[in-house]
Amino acid sequence: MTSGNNSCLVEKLSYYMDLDDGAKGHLARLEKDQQFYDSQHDIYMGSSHNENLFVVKSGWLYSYTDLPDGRRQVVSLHHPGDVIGFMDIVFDENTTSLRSAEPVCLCPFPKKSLNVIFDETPRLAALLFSLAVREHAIFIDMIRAMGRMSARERITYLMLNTISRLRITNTKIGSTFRLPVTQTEIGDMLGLTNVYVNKTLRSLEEAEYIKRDGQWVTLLREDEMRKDIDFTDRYVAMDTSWFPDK
Amino acid sequence: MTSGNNSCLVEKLSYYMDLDDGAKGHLARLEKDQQFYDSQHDIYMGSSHNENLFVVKSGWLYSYTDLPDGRRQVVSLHHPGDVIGFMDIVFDENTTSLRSAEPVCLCPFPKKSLNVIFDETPRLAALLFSLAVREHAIFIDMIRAMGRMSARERITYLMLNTISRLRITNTKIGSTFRLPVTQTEIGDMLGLTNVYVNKTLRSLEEAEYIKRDGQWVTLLREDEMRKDIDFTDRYVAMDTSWFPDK
DNA sequence: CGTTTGCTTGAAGTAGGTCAATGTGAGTGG
DNA sequence: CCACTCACATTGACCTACTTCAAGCAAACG
Repeated sequence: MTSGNNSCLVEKLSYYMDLDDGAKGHLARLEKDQQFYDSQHDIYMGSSHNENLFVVKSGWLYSYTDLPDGRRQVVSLHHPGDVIGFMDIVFDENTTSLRSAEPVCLCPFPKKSLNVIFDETPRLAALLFSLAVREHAIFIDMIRAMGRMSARERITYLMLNTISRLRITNTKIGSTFRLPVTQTEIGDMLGLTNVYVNKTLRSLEEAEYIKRDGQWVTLLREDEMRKDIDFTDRYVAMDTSWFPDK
Repeated sequence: MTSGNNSCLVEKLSYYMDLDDGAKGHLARLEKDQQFYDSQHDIYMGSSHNENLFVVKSGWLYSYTDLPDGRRQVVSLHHPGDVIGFMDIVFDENTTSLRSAEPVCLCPFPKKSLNVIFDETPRLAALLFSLAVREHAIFIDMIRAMGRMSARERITYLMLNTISRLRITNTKIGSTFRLPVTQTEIGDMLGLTNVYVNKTLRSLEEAEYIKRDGQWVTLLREDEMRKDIDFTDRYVAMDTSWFPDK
């Protein structure tokens, strides 16, 4: 997966912009060892102190928060290629907990080294900022979904958002993808119960919007689904025209 | 409100860090005329093109999105001192619409000029990034509230978040504040109907958690309210230790 | 003053939650 | 290769937090 330069982060960011050797060097030097975790392992907990951010090499994870009485809200899903935690540089405590949804491999980087980026490579700072903004837009979509959509529409949203995300790194994905999360976890993402997630999934299947086979999901009428919830794909190319030159 | 340097943005950012004259100059030069709008006026619409960001001089506004069938979700509230729209630099189209909740005064700045900041003042870039991250944390809290909290808890969250925000710029605010939004707008923020917002507000009042008088709200048992929903104040001082020196 | 906008209140309906039981496939130990 | 377990999916019966609809009321406003 790491070709030549041997850094996850460099590979990830190179996808969006050309990096000169200086920037690459900066970043590559930050990388620490790889870490492997089982499924359902808490990598870090909310309101704990954590010095690293992570690039996902393989496997899915999610960030979540708990309410005092045990209710849980999953805030975001992380896929291979994602950078996790660089929104948390500002606070000394994590705002969410991080858990693996299946066996994963992560590359940790020390957060503090990020100031090097802001200091010496404004162009890279602008890129990080842009990635943050994209996540911001997705949160807005999520709030829209949770505030004003029915269970069926929310699940439709989750499917569309997930497949759009996967298409960044795999353009040939077609309409079938693997969704390695339990129905309880889907409920915790969308503010529903596992029971009702199940009933809604089956109703979507019966209405032939989707097909399911174990962890695999196929969207049978994606265009219609998009229209139903007025879906906007946030993963299309970013506007980098305003970036500094260097 | 603008003292000496005559720029809203400079004043706003100076609150968080010292700016040298170069940076101040950069920013001040960007400022265009002030604009005044009535209550319930749409300043810009989602998926339209918009070249400006705004600093709020006076009045409250909110960002929102609509669903095709007319359902509406209010995404964030903007208060005097807020910078609106600098998350939208990355996309060419606005992700949300902006509307005044009462008569307002805004200072527009051209978005494109932001690259000057990333280019020449990394420290300022880091500050903007930090403000973005704070908004990010608030969105996470919002998703947690919308996904897993009852109507009463959501309204409690809104009250606590609002008064915490107001305390940044007015430390002597006590436990009473003005909430210049209708109950329908509160519902559109929290994913509820105006009817149920009303019933919940009255129930909170009857239980003596809050007192209401027109637009004015008093929190009678703020500590208890905070504990009830495990509230975290995101507006306490930011960690600026990792910022670049210049 | 008449109109509009927002607040209040009650009655009736429903989307989704809760509780509880059963099914099922992957792993695991013997 | 079988029995046991455990985590998840599935299903049904019942319940409730919210919505919808509808009507009255009060303050602001042209």
